[in-house]
Amino acid sequence: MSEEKHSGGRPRDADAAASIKAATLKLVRERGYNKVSIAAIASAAGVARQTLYNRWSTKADLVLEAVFEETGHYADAPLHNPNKSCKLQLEAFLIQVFTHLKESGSPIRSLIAAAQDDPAFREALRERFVKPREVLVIDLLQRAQDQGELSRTRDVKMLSNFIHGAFWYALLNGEPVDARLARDIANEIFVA
Amino acid sequence: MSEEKHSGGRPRDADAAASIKAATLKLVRERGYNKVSIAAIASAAGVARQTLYNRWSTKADLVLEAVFEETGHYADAPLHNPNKSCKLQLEAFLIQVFTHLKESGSPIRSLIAAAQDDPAFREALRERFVKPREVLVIDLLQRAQDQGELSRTRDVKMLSNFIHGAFWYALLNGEPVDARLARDIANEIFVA
DNA sequence: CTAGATAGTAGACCGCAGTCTATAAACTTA
DNA sequence: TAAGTTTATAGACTGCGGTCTACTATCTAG
Repeated sequence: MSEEKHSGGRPRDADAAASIKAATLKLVRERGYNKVSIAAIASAAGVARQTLYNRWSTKADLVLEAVFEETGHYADAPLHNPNKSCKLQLEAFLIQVFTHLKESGSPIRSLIAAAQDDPAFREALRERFVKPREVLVIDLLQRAQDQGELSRTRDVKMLSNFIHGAFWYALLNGEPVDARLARDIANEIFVA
Repeated sequence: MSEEKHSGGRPRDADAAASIKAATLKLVRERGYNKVSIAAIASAAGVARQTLYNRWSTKADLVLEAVFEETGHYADAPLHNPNKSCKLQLEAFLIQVFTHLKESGSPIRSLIAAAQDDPAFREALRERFVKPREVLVIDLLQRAQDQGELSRTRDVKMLSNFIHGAFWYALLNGEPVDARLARDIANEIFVA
């Protein structure tokens, strides 16, 4: 499954991808997406620029993979805890997502920016970042409806859009994305 | 007020700004933000590139001004109509905003993208595009509370974030931003 | 061992946003 | 008129993302 056919030809350097991703993550976190050049990443990883383009077609693709290598990881822990109310589970989930954003929010904003002029990359970002979180939130809201914590009259898909939209809006407008926002969102979604 | 001091020196070409903005709007709508170069705009406007940079410091600044020259214009008509419910007023307002987006949504997405790596421009975009619409929506929701159409327990600032976040989220993720979305948002905000 | 295929490297190349310089043009003040 | 100031223009320049080419290295199939 992870083995490509490779019927002849020089094999890819086994370590290159890992060292490129490591250099990318390090440099992007230190200096920011736009202040890191592909040349600097290749140099730090000890490879030629073309080696990098053999594996990722754009800078955005590379940074996406470097930043989200461990994902789901940031999008599944605190769900489905039957001891807490769904409202508190939502708040905990958002706090977890926002904690991740504290570390990676800046490159993620740059990735959202890059997606605006590259439909293929927008789809990749959607698969990697957007959809997994939508699924978790929608599932949580449906459980809340099943347990009577949320009215059946509410449109869970639109509520999910409200939730994600609210933090995207804050993120992209440079407003704080923190525990307070998580609490305010959860309170307003589960308003009596 | 509109007169600068101008104590000596060659005066600015009075027509240059207008023709640059006209060329910008035309080319950006025809080809898209990233496929139009500053050189092409300057050439179409019949000026040197530097003349353009004498008036706007970045491409994003120029496009912002070209796209929003007539604003408020897109952010004030249907509000405050006492014959319609606040819910319908919100829906009408959103339809109007989304109609504008049908024409200018692509450059606006590019402007939001450009704002992610330029704090000064993010502030400019906020003043020109974000805040005016927030003010209108918050005002409408407060009127709804005054008239009893919306519960006093709701947090109008967060509801405004939900509303704007929902269409930013749809816009930036390439989902349709249309009359249906306007109706679904209004319905969910004013859910019984 | 040979032929073919694929990968790595170095470096040229393109188009772009944005900066800078030199020169000419158009104004104000003395 | 002369000096000083600001603008317009043309064009060189930098750094970037991304492409392309020429050459070398390493694999598989026969």
